[in-house]
Amino acid sequence: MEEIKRAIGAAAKELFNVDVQPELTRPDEKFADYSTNIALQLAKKLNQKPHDLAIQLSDKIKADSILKIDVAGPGFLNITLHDESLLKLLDQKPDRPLEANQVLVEFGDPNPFKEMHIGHLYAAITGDAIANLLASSGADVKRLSYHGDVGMHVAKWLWGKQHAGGKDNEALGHYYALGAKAFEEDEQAAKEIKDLNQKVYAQFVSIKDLYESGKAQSFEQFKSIFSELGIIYDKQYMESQASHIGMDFVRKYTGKVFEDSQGAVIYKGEKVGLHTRVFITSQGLPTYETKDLGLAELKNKDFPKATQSVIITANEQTEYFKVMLAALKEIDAPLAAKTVHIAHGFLSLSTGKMSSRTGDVHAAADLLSSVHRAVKDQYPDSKVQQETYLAAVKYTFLKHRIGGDIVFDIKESVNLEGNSGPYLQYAHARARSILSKAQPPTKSETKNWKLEPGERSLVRKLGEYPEVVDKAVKELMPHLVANYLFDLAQTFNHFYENNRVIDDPRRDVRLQLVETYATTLKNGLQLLNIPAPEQM
RNA sequence: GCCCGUGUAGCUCAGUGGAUUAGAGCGUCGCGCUUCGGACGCGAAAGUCGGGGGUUCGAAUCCCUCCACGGGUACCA
Repeated sequence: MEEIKRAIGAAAKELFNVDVQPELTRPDEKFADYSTNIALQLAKKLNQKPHDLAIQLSDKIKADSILKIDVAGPGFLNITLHDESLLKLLDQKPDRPLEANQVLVEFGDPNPFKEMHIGHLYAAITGDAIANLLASSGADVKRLSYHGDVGMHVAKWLWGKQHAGGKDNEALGHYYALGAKAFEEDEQAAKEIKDLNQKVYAQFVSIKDLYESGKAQSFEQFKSIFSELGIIYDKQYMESQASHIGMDFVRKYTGKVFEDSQGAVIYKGEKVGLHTRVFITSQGLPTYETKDLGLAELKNKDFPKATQSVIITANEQTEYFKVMLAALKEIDAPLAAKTVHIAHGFLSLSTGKMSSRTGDVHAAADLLSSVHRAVKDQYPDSKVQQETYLAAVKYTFLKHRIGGDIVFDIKESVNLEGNSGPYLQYAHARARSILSKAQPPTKSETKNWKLEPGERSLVRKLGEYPEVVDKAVKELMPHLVANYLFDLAQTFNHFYENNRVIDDPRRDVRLQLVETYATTLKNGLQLLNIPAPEQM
């Protein structure tokens, strides 16, 4: 691919004395292997007809891997490779542009004292996949989580627990919901909750036992869910840690970056086209923004060599993050510059509410168990129900582009026909089954293979893998990998339908293709942290 | 009000400047077929790419405007 780009560049230089950065795209298979619109781009610059330029270029571009170049449409160059060159692409590995870089990825931050909900689940799975992508490109990735163990939600939970009327065996979210409701509807309760919040920050002994038990219970829950998902964090941060550092920051820069207003300390975002936010309340307590400044500094101290810090949250925090980062920029510009905020959309269930025990949110644990049950019902004899259900959940999240709202349909997620995680797992297991039945192929020199049409389609698709991963890494978009794997599986199924493998004269060639296919599928699923069992 | 995001087949979503028919899965209708694991393959119907205007050789993709929905908008996170 680089060879072709160079050849195009050289031809353009020689013919028109211009320097170009040609882009190669993958056109529809029936046109060619690669395509470039370089002639169309040059047309304006050189003030000539694009079609004429394309013809001149097609005669001039020379590279060993190119079989032929066609001029098509208004001036596209469609490039077809020799079979052996196409096969060579199978040996290519994704780039490792982040080799020797340390990258921090913070994601999935559920708050203690509240139920971990499906939004956290989505963020955790997406964040984990992004971390995997970064790691695959050579980075030393640190997975971080951050938890709100202080703040109003804690006070609401404490109040709820104290006013539960003896019912103290409910799920965590129940008490939070009780407190949150009282806060809205009852002025007296609201006042009491605010007082409790003061006590939380000041670590009052009177609430210590209750506080600690709630916190411990929360983290047990998180631990069990993350372990179920196979997500391992390198470090957990608490808001209570970040809060002091943040307060010091804000106090130090009040008058310069921040200003006093109505008893609170604020940042005037209007000066950079944003809006004003409170950093320290009139009660003298830090808000989320101040704690986040503290967190940024904490991370910076722990990982001073990190070249990038990625934070994944729900998009309701998008505007908030802009303001926080604008303030950070005034305090520590380099630190702000390496921070990237990625926002995901809102997650809803096609079936509506599943549980009332948590008030108005969908508990992460409920979704997991619903999908698990659906898999058990559908495949009672399967030995890999655990793997299948994880694939169903994860793939449903990961096949969507990050940013938009998504609707989770449990039935569709476990529907093993169609674009689902289990479909891909089955595709993998089926390929492995063929390989295990056949004697290993006699390895032949791949460059001597002459491909038949069905084989060529499969090889062409397989060769796209490194390009897809490179793009997914560059744009931090795991869905590119997910969608590619589905395409690949479909291409293989089509091939498999029309071409025998075992008991065929072309057995050796085809077995090697099946092997490459199965491995590619497995590697791709691994990037998404989705298991690929050998049998199902 | 202002700021940000979203709007693509009945449903769920890819595609975000490029081409001859705008793609996929599910659903619907039809065909192959019990195979090297059918958790399969093939085909059909189905779309004014939210509306309107503009830029461009070329727009679902860029710009303007309007509409709908979601989020944010000073002491929640």
